[in-house]
Amino acid sequence: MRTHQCGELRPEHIGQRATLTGWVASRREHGEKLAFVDLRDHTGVTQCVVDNAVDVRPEYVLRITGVVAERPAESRNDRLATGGIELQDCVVEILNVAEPPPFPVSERADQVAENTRLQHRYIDIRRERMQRNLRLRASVNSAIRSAMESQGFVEVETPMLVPSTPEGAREFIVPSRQQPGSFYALPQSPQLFKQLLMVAGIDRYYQLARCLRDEDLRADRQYEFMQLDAEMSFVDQNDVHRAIGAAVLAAAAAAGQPEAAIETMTWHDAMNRFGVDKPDLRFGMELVDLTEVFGATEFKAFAGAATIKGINATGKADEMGRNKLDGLTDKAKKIGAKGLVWLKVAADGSLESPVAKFLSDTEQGALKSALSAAPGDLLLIVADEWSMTCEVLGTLRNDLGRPPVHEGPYRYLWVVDFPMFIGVDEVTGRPKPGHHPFTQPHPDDVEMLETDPLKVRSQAYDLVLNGWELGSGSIRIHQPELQARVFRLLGISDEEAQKRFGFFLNPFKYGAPPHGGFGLGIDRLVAIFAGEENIREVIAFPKTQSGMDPMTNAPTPVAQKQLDDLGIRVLPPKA
RNA sequence: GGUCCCGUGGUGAAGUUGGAGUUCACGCCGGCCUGUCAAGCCGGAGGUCGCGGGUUCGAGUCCCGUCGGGACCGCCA
Repeated sequence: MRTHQCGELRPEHIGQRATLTGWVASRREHGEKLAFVDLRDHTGVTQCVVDNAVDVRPEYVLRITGVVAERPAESRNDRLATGGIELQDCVVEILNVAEPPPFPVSERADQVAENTRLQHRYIDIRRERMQRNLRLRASVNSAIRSAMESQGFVEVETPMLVPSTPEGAREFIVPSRQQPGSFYALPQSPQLFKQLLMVAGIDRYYQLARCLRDEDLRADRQYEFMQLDAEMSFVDQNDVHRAIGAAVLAAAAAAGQPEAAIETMTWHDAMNRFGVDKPDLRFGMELVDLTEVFGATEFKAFAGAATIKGINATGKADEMGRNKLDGLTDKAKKIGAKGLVWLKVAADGSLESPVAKFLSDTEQGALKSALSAAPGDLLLIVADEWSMTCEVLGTLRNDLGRPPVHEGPYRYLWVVDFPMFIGVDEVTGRPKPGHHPFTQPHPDDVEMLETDPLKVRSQAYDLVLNGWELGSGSIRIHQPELQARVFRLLGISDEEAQKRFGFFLNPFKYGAPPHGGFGLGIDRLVAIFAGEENIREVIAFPKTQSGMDPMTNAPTPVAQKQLDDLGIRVLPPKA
């Protein structure tokens, strides 16, 4: 139907006959003897000159044949890649008419309510931004596939209808017609299957796997999302990092991103220095320990505190008025801190703060020195337990300093040595697993499992990019005895473990190799590469925050007959 | 489950102290126009101010509820 695409023609084609197909991006009529039609496809736009009246409207689908001609010097368009040429003596064939679109098919629609864009997603995707994002996503997927395969990974598909394992994220469940009253679950991840593939001798497995979790949606979370899911046998965690890192960096290269290295940091360092387990290393504002500075203080809020830390919001003193500072304090308290101390560094270097009078000159001097304070800076200090102090300041640091997603550089980070357990369940008194219960403890800490479980590090790790958690993984437990110990610690009896995970645990009796793996969130990775704050911008047909699709109206009620077949009765809505 | 923000012709916005569905830009329809490129000029049409209730002589505006959208907390082993 066509000889070229709309973004393809250049001065080198001058003199050739060309046939283009596409949509009318705009039409400019000058009486009955001259009209310009900008024809658009996913590759770009070409100006077509028509020497007669032509009744076309925006988004009409056309086939235009003409001769490629150089544009007169004064009418070149440098904003178009094809702006040096135009198609002349055009014959226009209308392949289809179109109603006016509900919003313009251009960058102007960036301002349109997202719901309207989603309702007419097929029009939204015609836009350059969405075309770019979806094609970027395809390139990333493709690069990841070849990177994995060149490292010996085998793509194996795993089922979408799986047994329910109620631990972890809430599952979507699917009723069984042949076994009324029984249900499948949609997989939160192929976790159990991929480990069984290691028992099965696949050695290196990967899959671009769709995962489903029935948890509330966010800018970086959808019910269904795509994961590079991988698992490797006979490896330690550095082997996994190398393999996944190679795939991520190959994806970055395919996305046209500059080369970058992947750093490594322990979980403890991440919390201690940045107050979060997914630090954004693009900016400083690190947490500085001030416990020593205020070791002998008479200021009651600080005296006797386990950990005192501060951050320097450089140059923020002027823009942070009383209202905003109160907002920060509220936020700190909401997280659980007793309070937040703020101090502004005045032009003469003195500290302005409601609490300055409680701090001795020595303390003020040491504080300024520790935080490298200069006039115009805003200093924020929290005194509390170590974890609370870190968490509060980490949150404020992100709020005050985090650059928008499209700003470089790219700072990839492995966060390692996560604690095996995060706190103690208030009800059961049992330690709560930080990752999943199949995670191998750090070999140096296995002895402390029963005696001091909260001190045990695990061989779990996250990959972080610019403050986004791209994914996580671990070296798994492959010895049944150690697995039993961990289950007992979590309060899961052998019998219960057998009941819930029997299909998964029993195979490990038949010669399970040491293994470990990773799951990498493709949507987030592509969003960052695309410079998008929101993963919906890199998903063709995403759901809204309440889990609905404005285009298809899913979810919808179903016919009573369908429910009858499944043995399901729907309760009336709660009053 | 919770906190905050938003909802006004097809689209995006403005709408002051409660005083006539008012305004602006784009789009749409008609006309004019031979070098435009988000063409230009002239004219025109287009509204359940998300929905329901309340206060009031009078509500886009104030109050309550509800629906929808977004950001976040909880949640996401």
